[in-house]
Amino acid sequence: MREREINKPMRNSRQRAAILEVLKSTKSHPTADWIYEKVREKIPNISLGTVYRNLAVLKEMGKIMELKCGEKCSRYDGNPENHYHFICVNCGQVFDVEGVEVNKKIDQEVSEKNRWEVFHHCMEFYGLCSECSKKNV
Amino acid sequence: MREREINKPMRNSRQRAAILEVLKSTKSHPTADWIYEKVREKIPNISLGTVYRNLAVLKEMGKIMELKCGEKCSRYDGNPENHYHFICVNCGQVFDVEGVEVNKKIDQEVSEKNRWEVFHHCMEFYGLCSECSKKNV
DNA sequence: ATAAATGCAAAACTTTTGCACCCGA
DNA sequence: TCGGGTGCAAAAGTTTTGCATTTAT
Repeated sequence: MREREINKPMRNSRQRAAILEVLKSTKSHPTADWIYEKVREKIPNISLGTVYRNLAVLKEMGKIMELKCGEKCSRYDGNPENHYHFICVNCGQVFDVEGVEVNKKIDQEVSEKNRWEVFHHCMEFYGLCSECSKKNV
Repeated sequence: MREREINKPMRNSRQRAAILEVLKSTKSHPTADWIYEKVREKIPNISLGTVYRNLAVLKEMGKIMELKCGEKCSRYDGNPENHYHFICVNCGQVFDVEGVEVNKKIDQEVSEKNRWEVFHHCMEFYGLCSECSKKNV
């Protein structure tokens, strides 16, 4: 993974703005390809490479999160605040978990008991979303 | 993801046994390719496709776990008991978290507050392992 | 004997990258 | 103008799959 040079000046392109806008305007944790298709409605000749490059930059800027839970391809979350996710094992949809606070103390607990320097943690819940649950899958 | 047919009879192959043995004999959460190289020491002409196929079967049998945290490729864990993982963001090594109990009640809590049917959860901690921490990365 | 499992190679998929050109500051 | 960003296409890397053959039961 190549790191961005420190203090490298950064320009704003319509492509980057459009990608961020798409990501901010959905709660669906889309894949890079979905974002690509969505942005193409505005910028028809944008390339998938540009989408990937910008997702990497936006992630590095801390404006978005990359989720790599379960599936083959990454999903992106326009909300960079730490929060937990729920993945439906039937339909594959990803949801934000509501009503459960992020446990901030646990990082320190893990640090102390294992001699590591813990920065943060992720938690993903797996099960059936309400729709799939109704269908008795 | 194609599902295994229910009640489909299953045979034991040396390949499958060797793969499971390699996975049980390490704590290193290896990738499919690492497992492939390791099994080749015993069965030189085993194919990578067979490794992938068997990892999928073993996972479905509940004998191993697949980890998809952070990296591009999956890692496999010979311990199917639910436990948490720590990933070093510098060297990429994956460790089991010791001394922190798996929170079993939280699944029910998330279920109730979000109307989902939660089966289980994963938690991954990110930071520097003791070696990388020493190096002042 | 039967069909599950394998080895091999090709294919599928996601993601990255080299390069010439474009465009924002 | 300067070099960051883009589009395009090729490449890289992981995982899956089709098919003929092997092998466990």
